[in-house]
Amino acid sequence: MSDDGAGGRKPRADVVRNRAIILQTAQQHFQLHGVGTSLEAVAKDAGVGPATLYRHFPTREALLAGVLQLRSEELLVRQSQIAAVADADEALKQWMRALEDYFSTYSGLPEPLMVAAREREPGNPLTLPCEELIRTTEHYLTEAQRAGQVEDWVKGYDLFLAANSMAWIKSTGAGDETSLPGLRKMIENGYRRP
Amino acid sequence: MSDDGAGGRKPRADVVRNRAIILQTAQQHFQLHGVGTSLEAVAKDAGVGPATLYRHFPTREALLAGVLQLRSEELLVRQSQIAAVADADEALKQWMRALEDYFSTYSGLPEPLMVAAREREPGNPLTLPCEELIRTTEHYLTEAQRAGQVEDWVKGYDLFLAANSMAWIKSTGAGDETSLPGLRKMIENGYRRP
DNA sequence: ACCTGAACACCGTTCAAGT
DNA sequence: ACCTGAACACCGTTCAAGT
Repeated sequence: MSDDGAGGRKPRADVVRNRAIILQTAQQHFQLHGVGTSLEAVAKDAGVGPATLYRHFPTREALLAGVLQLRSEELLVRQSQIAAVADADEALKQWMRALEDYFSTYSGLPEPLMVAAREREPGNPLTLPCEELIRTTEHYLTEAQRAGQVEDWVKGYDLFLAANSMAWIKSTGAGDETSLPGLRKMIENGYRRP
Repeated sequence: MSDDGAGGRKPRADVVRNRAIILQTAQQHFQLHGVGTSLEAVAKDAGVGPATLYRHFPTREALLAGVLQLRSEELLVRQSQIAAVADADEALKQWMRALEDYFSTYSGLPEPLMVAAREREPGNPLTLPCEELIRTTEHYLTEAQRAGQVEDWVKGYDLFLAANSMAWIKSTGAGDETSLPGLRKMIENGYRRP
């Protein structure tokens, strides 16, 4: 499960400290300047050389995946809240909002997630979290379909794309307070059984 | 109407030639490498210095707007084809596809268009074409609403965002042959009157 | 008035040298 | 084994010098 070190027993103290400070700093920079922020600035702000950052996280996606892992707990909290919802259609709706919020955590996050969702190759570190999100979406979707509240032709992947698109619209700044609900209404009316 | 020169009478021959070759080269590079392509490479390939490109098109958006103007004729062709469609709902549907195709001409085009659609300021050269597209969308929408085929709460801007999102999904590579029609179906079912 | 190419700043990525 | 900072390559943007 550990993605650092060469399989040895005891990871050196400075290594785990560096990894932690890099992740923490990256999280702040992503929050402030979006996922396209300068990695050089992250390294400098974390007090490490650029090569150290690259050793820990070979690609920007790897760093992003590491940061997102810190945020995954919040999603579990949302899921436990949704578990208390009796109506399957309402549960699906709330999960869609949770997805949308999750995708909106950092500016520019939707794009790499979309790319990772396409290429199912394990080379991309974002593929795994994406697949998990799609699986969860399929779960809520199936429940709603079993209750006869959602059309049978709807797929979990479609809803994943839809939620991601909503976050992207928010990310670009388009989509004011009136247009976003309008879009949501269109999507919801589109998949719900009349 | 002319956006080049200092309002003088006769633009110099090399100026118009440079502008033409820059636009043509940029069009090819956008097509091959997306709208985020290297402007330096465009200038070099066009046989001009980088400063010449900047003089003609001070921002990447200005260059993009110039290139898109070349493509605007195709959109007019689509409109004339749609004019032959009797059913207002079908006309709207076809216009949505035309929009989606237009947004898909270059990889990465949806994003700057979204930004331009938000900031209505005339500083962004893409604002004008965006507003025109939204106006046209409102036209087809109003017709369909007048025919009682589309919900009253739907707005032209919402459909503009939806078509742009579809193009964005295509642009990222996600959205295979099954998921894109699924999303379209969701959106169409969402705004159509049952 | 316009063009040119050099110059500057910034960033991603890698490598030789340290500990 | 890991870290460091210098080094390289690339690109956007501007400026002094040309015509």
